[in-house]
Amino acid sequence: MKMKNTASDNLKTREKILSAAVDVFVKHGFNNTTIREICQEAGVNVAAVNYHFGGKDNLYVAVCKHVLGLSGNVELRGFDIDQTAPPEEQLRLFIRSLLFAILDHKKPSHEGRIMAWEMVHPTGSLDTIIKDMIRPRHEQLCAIVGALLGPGADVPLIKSTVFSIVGQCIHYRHGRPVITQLHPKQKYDPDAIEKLAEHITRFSLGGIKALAREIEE
Amino acid sequence: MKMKNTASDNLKTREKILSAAVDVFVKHGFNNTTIREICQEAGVNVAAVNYHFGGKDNLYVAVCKHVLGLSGNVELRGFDIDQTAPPEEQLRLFIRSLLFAILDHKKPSHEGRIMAWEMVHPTGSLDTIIKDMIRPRHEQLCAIVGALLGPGADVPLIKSTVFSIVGQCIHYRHGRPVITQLHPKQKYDPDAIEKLAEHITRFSLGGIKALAREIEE
Amino acid sequence: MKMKNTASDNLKTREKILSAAVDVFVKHGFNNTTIREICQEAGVNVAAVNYHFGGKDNLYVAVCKHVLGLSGNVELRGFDIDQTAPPEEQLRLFIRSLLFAILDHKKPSHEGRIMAWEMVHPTGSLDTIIKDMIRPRHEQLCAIVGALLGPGADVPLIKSTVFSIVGQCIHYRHGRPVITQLHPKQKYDPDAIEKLAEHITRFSLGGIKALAREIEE
Amino acid sequence: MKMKNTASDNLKTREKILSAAVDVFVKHGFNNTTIREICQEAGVNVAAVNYHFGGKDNLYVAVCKHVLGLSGNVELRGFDIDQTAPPEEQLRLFIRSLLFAILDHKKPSHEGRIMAWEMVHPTGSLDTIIKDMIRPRHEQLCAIVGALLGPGADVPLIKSTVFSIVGQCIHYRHGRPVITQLHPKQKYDPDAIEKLAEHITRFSLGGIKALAREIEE
DNA sequence: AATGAATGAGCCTTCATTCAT
DNA sequence: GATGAATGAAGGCTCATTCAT
Repeated sequence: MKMKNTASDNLKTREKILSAAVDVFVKHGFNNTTIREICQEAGVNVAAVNYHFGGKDNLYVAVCKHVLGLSGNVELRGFDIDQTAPPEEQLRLFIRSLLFAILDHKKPSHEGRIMAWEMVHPTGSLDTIIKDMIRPRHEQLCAIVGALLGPGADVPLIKSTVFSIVGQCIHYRHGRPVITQLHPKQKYDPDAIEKLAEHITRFSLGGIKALAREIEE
Repeated sequence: MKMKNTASDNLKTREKILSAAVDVFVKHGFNNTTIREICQEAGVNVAAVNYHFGGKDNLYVAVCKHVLGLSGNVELRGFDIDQTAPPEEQLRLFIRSLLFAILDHKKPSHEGRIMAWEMVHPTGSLDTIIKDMIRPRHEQLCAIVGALLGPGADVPLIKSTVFSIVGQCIHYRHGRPVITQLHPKQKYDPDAIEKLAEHITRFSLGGIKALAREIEE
Repeated sequence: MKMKNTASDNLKTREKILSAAVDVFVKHGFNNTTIREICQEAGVNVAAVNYHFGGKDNLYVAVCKHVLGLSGNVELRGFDIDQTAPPEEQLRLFIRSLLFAILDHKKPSHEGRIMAWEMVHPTGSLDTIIKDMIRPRHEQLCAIVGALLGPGADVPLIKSTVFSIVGQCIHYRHGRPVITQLHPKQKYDPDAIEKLAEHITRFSLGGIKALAREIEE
Repeated sequence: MKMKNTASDNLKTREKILSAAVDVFVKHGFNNTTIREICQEAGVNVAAVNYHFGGKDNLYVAVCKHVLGLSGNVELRGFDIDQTAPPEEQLRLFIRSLLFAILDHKKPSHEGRIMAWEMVHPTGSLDTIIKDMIRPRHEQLCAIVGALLGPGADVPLIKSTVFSIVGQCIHYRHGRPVITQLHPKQKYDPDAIEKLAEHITRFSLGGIKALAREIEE
């Protein structure tokens, strides 16, 4: 009565769930996601999630790992930035990369979205994962900012400055509903993101330079 | 069997609910809050919420209004800043006020927390309230930034700059769990907040000045 | 702070509830009526019902008594029909009276509606009331039918015939939603009811005559 | 702790619910039925109703369809009456069939009961079902009555007459509690129903003949 | 006499999970 | 490996009633 699943179906139930789960978790966050919606989108039975992943919590962990590329394959050592470029240019590239990662120019980068959710309601059991994802980029930016601030800058100052830069970027994701109200013309297409990146870069370079001058004095 | 209600109990069921609701909503957000938890914390019957507020949704609205001080009394025209001060000083005061409002120096100011929740999953029915709370401060900061950037600055530039400033501040609330991982020494007591405010102010003034110079050229 | 109720308000809270209760019970039946709706329509507090009547059940009993005129005053010996008229005419008048009572020519006669509700889901504690209301009319119609059928008719035959007549009438209340679907042109204004009465009378007289002939043979 | 389900249990949860639902809905009507009572009687979990039927409303629809035999199979073109018989005989058979359908000779035919409930508080979403069930029989009776009244009868007259006939029958269901009070000896076993059918047939034929005579004149 | 406030029981529904095949 | 069926625990809400004034 029931056809034997083909290899492409059979071996991929797990992947189908994972793929659907990424979409749904990214869209609704952990708490507001139901296992049923995921399974429906994946076209599989509700019980499959528990069978393959052992529950909603574990599925979420798997989704995070998957999305962060920690599923086994890629290296995730921060953005791909030419380290021989001058630090100003590196900062520009970092900001640009972060914004694009976070703001969905087309479809991809669920990464930023999951990150955003985790920031607001951390699932707790995921601290390590979060750290693994974010810390490399944090260190990367610390290096760039350190170079720009000069040797007189101590670690707390560097970190505060890094947070200032990251905060500007992240705000366009977290605060999007509010920004939409306050500045309806703000777009998020690739061109608009480029302009955003340029603005944040200029603003941040100005800020960094000012801090650097204060250190010297 | 039932004790005569004391004055502090009496007439205050509504307030007890409201107070408990603030705590719980702030802690868990709207979706993950149960009216049962609220009522248990308030020591009242579950049905009391519906009696006094007409349902979970309305209770949330009431909590927002309460927390925003829109419950009828106070003026909400932005932070209380001396408008005769030089704009640099006004900026410093604004940032300081925003950080304190957002970061809980002692107990109070659930305001920022609710704001944060709303930003991440807006309840929709509250757009107006959110706007009423945020817009005045937004306008206030726009004026300050406008003065600092000079007459050559157009509105989009001003707004982008405002978002850069606000983003830095807000990040310390939204990104707190992450920041705690990356910079464990970061504290949030009044002194630490003062230092944070000082840093963000310097950074931002540097950024603004850089932008202003670019305009002139 | 609160004005002293005027006599017309004061002495009439009970009546206001009763009046509102009649409307609401008639509209929704016992089970689907809420005490709140009644009190809202009456403009009184919910607790008033329990105070004045001791609960929903008792209020319903009171409503029935009120509606049936058993509240102390009127005589309820069946419809007001000229007993000197020929039985054919008496039958015509009875049917006409019943239809008007049951079908709301303008506003009044909640009586029929309550009767209808009771027939479908009897509240149990009200058997006697129902009987008191219905039996007199039943006896009245039995007499008329007995006269028409002639002395050869036994009681069961008379009763069956009475039920046949009453059933035709009642159907226009109970079956109204269905009738509306099957015969959308059917109206219920006084003229239409007159015609209905005429039809049922003719039909029933025909039926009775046929039965009478069978008895004779 | 949990017994292996027997074949009669297994695969039949849906049927058990349906069966219990028929009983309970028939007994209490839609509004006063709780899915808890149904599930308790069926010996299943409350959630099973939602799983199998998707909610109370849909369960009710399913019950109606089930009870009306519309569950997919049978033809429902009215009662099974020999159309070659003389119309008087057809009328007799129709009335007999309707009474048996409505009055439960032994257990079955919840049909009439559900119909009765629908007439008094229609669930609205069921208009079509109601129509599908009732209309065919209505048309069937219209044809019979039309033949008896002769070619001079217009549609409104036919329908009124049909309602007169149906009303007599239905009264024995709707008005049963009242009838029981007024005529305690009335029984509802098959024999009694046969006699009832005979009486209503004679009465109605008498009525129809009278109407037919009036048309001719 | 009358009321606003408060209560506890109960209802329908949803959800993550487990069971039996 | 995979699934349809079934479960129990909440969750938000409504209601008739009672409490204290």
